[in-house]
Amino acid sequence: MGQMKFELLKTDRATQARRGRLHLAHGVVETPVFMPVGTHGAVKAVMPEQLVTLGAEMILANAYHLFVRPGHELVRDQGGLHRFMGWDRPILTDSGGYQVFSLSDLRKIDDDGVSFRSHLDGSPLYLSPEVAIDIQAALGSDVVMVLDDCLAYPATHEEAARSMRRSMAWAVRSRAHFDAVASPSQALFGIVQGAVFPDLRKESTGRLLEAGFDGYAIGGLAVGEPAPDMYDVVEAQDPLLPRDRPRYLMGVGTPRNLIECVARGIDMFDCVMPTRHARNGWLFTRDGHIVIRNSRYRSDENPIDAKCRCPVCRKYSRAYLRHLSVSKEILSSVLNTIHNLFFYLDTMRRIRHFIEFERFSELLAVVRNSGAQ
RNA sequence: GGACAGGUGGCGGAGUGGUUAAACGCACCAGACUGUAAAUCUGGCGCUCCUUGCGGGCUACGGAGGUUCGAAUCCUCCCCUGUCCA
Repeated sequence: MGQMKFELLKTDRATQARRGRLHLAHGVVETPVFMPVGTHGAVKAVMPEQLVTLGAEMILANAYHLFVRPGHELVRDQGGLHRFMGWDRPILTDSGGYQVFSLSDLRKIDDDGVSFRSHLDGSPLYLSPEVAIDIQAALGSDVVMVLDDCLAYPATHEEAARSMRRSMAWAVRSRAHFDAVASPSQALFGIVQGAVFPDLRKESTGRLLEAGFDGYAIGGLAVGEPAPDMYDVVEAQDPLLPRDRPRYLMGVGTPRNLIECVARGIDMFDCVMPTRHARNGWLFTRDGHIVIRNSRYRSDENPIDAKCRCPVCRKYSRAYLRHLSVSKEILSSVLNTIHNLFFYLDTMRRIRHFIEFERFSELLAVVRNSGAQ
């Protein structure tokens, strides 16, 4: 295993919530953490400098997308992804496993790997556990994810078992290849699969623990299953995973999801929701969301959220933001993204704070009673 | 004054006798989005009624009248707009 260190600073008494600190090649990350998504080596609509201001400590980029364009070797030759994109804090790269799911019309999968048709020009591409590691080694990310098969929901037990076992075989290959080619400063995370079936999740976890990883991700969730099912899977995961390793719930989720899953022992999250929703005019507030382009905000002089201390809420009115959104001004995406990311990152700050002061249950209760998503 | 061209739903613009409440685009209204093929996509968009259905009624293609079983589409007159000629 690599040199990554994870300090468990505090564990909540009433819940499984954990307060930790992740030491990575490009810095220290306070957990629980939310990682904004920067698929193509850019968190859409915001500069890295702005991300730092908002409190982002770590971001996610995507190996598949950077492999297709501009190519991982080019990124390596440009000094690695951090230098290339001007972000000197930690980066986690997703392997392309999610694209196995989201680009399902364009791929063919077998035990060896995944054949894709490029979503850009249709040209043939090939991704295997080894290739995914090679790409991420070239990118130089702090945390490398194994290639997995992210299954669509719903799936039968049989389908889920077959897919999970394939993912686990891939995880073992990833482990071996990573040890051969990656930098010691990089960390490797395995991904638990098994859909919503407890026995498969358990088997998957066991297989990963055998191989041994720096951290453990929970994959294949938030793909359409009801939220309570997702919570059940996460909750069942807690006693199976080692306490001294970070747990990462991939692709989740809503602000409510984050708190509920922190309560179930999750340390790391990523999700496109704050950034994509921002561009589509959906803004988070403590009282629920608003769709800023709606006509009801035409002449609303209030900020998005009166309680929010983000740079957008300090200065701009809903009426102006609605105008930008309706007019499709680029600034609309910028300001909305700043607000939503601040909301998410601030939510994580509050979560960490409340865990530290042994008041996490209070925060959880407030959120559960608020009707927030 | 004359010669052409043309007046279609909020706008632009198809449609030249029937399945046209009228293509398509824009605007407008609402919704979706969870390890980003997403600054994307979907739906609605005359009025009205109800037992909400590929439902009923009404109004609608400049105005008035006419032909026809049936007219945005054909005819007559009128009004208006654009271009050109005097």
